[in-house]
Amino acid sequence: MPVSPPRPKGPPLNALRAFEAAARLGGFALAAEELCVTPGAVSQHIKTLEDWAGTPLFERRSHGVRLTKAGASLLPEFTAAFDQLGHATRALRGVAPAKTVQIAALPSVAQLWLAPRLPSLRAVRPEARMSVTALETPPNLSRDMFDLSLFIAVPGKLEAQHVLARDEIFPVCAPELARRIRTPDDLAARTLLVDAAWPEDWSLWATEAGVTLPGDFGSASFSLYAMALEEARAGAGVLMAHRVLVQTALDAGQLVCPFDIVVPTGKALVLTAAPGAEDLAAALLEAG
Amino acid sequence: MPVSPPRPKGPPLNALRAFEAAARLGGFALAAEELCVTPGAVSQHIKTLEDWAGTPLFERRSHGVRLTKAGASLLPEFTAAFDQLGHATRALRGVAPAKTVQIAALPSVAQLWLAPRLPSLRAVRPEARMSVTALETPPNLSRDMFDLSLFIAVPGKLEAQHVLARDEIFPVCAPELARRIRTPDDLAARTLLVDAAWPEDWSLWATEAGVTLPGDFGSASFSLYAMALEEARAGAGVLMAHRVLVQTALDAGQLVCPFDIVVPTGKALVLTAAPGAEDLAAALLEAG
DNA sequence: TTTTTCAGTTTAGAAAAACTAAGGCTAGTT
DNA sequence: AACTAGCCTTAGTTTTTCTAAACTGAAAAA
Repeated sequence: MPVSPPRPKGPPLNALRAFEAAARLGGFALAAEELCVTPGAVSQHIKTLEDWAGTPLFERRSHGVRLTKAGASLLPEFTAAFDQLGHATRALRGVAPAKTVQIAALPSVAQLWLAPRLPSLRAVRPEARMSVTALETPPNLSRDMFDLSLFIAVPGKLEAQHVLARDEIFPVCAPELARRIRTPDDLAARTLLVDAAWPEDWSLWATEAGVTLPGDFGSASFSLYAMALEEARAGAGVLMAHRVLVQTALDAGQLVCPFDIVVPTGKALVLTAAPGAEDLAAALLEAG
Repeated sequence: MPVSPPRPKGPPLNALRAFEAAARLGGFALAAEELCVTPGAVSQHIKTLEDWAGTPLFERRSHGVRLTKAGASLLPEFTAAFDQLGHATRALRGVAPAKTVQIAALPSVAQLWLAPRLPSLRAVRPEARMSVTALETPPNLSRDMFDLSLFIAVPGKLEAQHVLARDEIFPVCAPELARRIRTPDDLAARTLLVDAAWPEDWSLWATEAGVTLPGDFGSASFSLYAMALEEARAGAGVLMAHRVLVQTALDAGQLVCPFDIVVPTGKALVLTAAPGAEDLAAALLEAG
């Protein structure tokens, strides 16, 4: 019977965004991280949407969720829509001269690689404030309003992505400690320093170098790479170094390589620039 | 100085939607109507966005707002983004068999033209409930989740838009009253009924017909066309009829045309179908 | 002129939405 | 069997959004 009810309401935009993120990233927890909320919030958004649509979008399994067929068929369109929205939003941000340059970087990269190069960025945008946000995983530049992203990761094929240096690892230590280390076997007696974010570094290096290490390598783990580096500089042990992070200390003679066994990790220091921030990227490329 | 602040926050999605609507429709009040909120809410959204962007998007003038250059340059991208989002949302709505058919129509059209044809729609979707929403202005089908839209308007060039009938107007009255009306001059002594939504009908008709009417025509104005029609049927006066709305009453002999002066308004009864509702539109076209 | 009208603004308060925290569940893993 | 990872649920809180109503200021009408 024809009644005259309230206008049919569309679904909440935030729920759509949560769905898109969860579907694209393949999990509520990852989506929650991208959106800076708790997984519970994402779960509720998805439920709201499923209720609105009257159909499940995810299949709940014990370890994570899987998109249903319906959900999977919807993802591309939503991703395209939010990409376009992000693009428009960036344009909006660009109409006024941005007063802050937003940079996302791995904590270690921010502190050890980026910090000494900030002056060259400042030269490009003298008016702007610099804001560096430390993140464990690279942000999605079409969603988050960062200008630059700087991570050690496997290089992709994206436009606007520059490989600044291949990622190479090798042991380093203070010069006086190096005198007592001649061969990899001498490492057995030493404290091996490692970053909590890269617990595999020592075993990767050992495998590639054909060296056998004592069972409990990585005996001292730091959640901040700079702290591990400080320990190494103080002579407390041997650090598995990433070249881009220790180059400054090597140049200054504070750290040395006890042996010349350098292993590439397959990753690289990757710089990605958002539209409108190409000049900043160029400055960093030029600064070497 | 490199600090590590919270992630840069994007603008609220709802504010973006408000901007897009206000910019596209050329006013906060119109945007408010489309979004089903008060103009104050839109005003606040726009302000939020202007604060975020650090630049004005609208130029405030005494009679309405005008887009700034910046605002105008952003509109196309936002419109495209929200169109795509609307498209995706519609796809989402389509994954489950819609249990309600949502129809938007002019109140008079809903009651007088659509009501007798609802059975033919019901035949196409026996499972679905029918929901008819009366609106003064046609909804934006890429935003609002209506399936069909049925209005008397100037036909556009859009796909998916069908002209069901040209809009023609002419006076009608009850048969017994018609006996006392021979020429347009006889109208001077009669109550002229008119719908509040079309106050121009009588003067338009008079102009086209080359007739001079007494000063205060439209002496009885009704906000519901059906009510005006009921008055005419009861012999209370002469109604300016739109053919599509009175055809049933003419066929039944309840109303007659005292003279054969029919004026086209340039508008038409226009049916627009959303993607996925083409079958419903076809049923209405077939039903005549 | 003066008055009216139009369209947006501004506020406080109210309503709704979104978020968090904490505990629970289930199926692989150790 | 205990552990773990990942999502779910619920209650309660915080944040956002909305409304109502009075206000502003300029154009149009009287």
